[in-house]
Amino acid sequence: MSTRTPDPGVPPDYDPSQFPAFAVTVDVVVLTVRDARLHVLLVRRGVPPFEGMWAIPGGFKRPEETLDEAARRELLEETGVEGASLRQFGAYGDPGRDPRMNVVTVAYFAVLREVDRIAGGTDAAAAGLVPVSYALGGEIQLAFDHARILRDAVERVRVDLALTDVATSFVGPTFTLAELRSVYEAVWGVHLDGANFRRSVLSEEGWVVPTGRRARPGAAGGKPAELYRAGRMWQHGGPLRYPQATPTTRGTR
Amino acid sequence: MSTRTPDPGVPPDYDPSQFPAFAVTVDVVVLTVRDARLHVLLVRRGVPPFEGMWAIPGGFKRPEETLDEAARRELLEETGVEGASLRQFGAYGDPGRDPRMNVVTVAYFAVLREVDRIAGGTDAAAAGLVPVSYALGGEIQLAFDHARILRDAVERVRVDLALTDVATSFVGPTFTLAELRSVYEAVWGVHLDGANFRRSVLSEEGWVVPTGRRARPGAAGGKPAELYRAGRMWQHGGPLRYPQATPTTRGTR
DNA sequence: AGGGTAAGAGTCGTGTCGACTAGAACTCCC
DNA sequence: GGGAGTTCTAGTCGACACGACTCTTACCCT
Repeated sequence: MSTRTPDPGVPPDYDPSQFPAFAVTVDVVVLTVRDARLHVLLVRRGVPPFEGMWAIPGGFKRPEETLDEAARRELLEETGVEGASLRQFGAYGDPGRDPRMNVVTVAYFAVLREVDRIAGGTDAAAAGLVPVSYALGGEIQLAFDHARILRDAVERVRVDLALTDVATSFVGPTFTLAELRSVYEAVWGVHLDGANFRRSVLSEEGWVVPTGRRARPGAAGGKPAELYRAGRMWQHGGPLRYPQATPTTRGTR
Repeated sequence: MSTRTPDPGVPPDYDPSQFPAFAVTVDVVVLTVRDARLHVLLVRRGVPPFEGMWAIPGGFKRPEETLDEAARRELLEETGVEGASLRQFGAYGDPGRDPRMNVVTVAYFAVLREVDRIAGGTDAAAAGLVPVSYALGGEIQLAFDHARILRDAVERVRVDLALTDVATSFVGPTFTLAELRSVYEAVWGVHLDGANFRRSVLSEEGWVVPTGRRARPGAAGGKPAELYRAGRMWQHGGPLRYPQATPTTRGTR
């Protein structure tokens, strides 16, 4: 059946019985903040192509599951983590991206708070947390077009930080304002004044809710910080705007 | 699909020779502003399933083209338009979304300035410009999961309006500030003060560049407006922020 | 006990932005 | 042709957001 179906308004090549077959995969860019730097979870490939190179974990979508479910399943299989924030950010289907066949991949990013064994669900020797600056700076070669996918994921997270509740996904159920601030600083690569950050986040009820408990100070001492949990206002965007090209005072300092 | 491949670090079901086959399509949400309201280009389906219902134009991706190229080709086939702003915003692969087979669609939106025969490339009787409020408000039933896709597209354009140069794609190569302002008002559904809008856009060099020519006033008369063209600063985001929940003056008025 | 450190409270000044007013430039109609 | 109506353009005012900065509080360590 052919390109001449008596079907006005529908593309002529729209033929349900004859279509190019693709493999559909989901790739999950797992991000976390460790030592005040943004890290990504990568796996080392054990088979060609790109054998020995690092890659973003992923796998085939199954016909009976949604894309979101496939991403959630892959995240569980690769990291043993459930219930993390998962967001789709792009699809990639360049003809030569997988030399073996036609593959279209739908990319997600997942944000985790740092846990001890983040790659507990998979072979630990073949998975590792890598600083994003390494993976994008050329120190590490990524398989397929995964460098581009990672770059897009990081860019998306940067934008989402100001627009969604993704910042709270980097931290645990309770957190200090310094912890939350370090998320913004790591992802945006900026320095934020602690007092001003505090004012912004506490300016309105609903961003964070004090728990009454306090965190233990670090080894360096200092006043113990209040522990907060995330409020409900994050549904409507975050409390911080991306610091625009330093509209700072010109004369001073 | 051998779940026991001797391959550590790679998902166990990663077998290039056996994988579920999917059809991959691209759908293009064509948006424009007409009569100060956001409109979407829809086509009427002539065959089952969803015969007679409106749908977002789209078609199969070919193995030898990228997703972007497929979207550009579909846009050309459906509207006869080339060189429009095209951006990918989502992928949709729910199991039952096409009753005939497993289809994963990658969705793009394209923004056009209003032209007379916007659907010149396809059968005009089966394509039409519909107000987005109709298509999303229930007045019109959309085929497949296209209502969700359209909703996501509009939401993405709303966000992109503040973050990208998409606003200038709604207008022609030269435009008045009132035309540009009406884009923001139509997409965001807000009223913007003309003088303040002017100040924001002209506050910095690079957003818009005066051409020296003036537009002819409308039928109602009025001072003829200066014609501008888009500058280069839009690469770094738009000059306007989305008006947050009326932080307007409380006491005054 | 005292110094070091980080949390938390508060001040100051500047820039942004909405609301508003007034003038300029044009069309339409009588 | 002159007034009314409309739109563009310029400018003012006040509220508020935000960066920079200072000071106090509360804990750790020696």
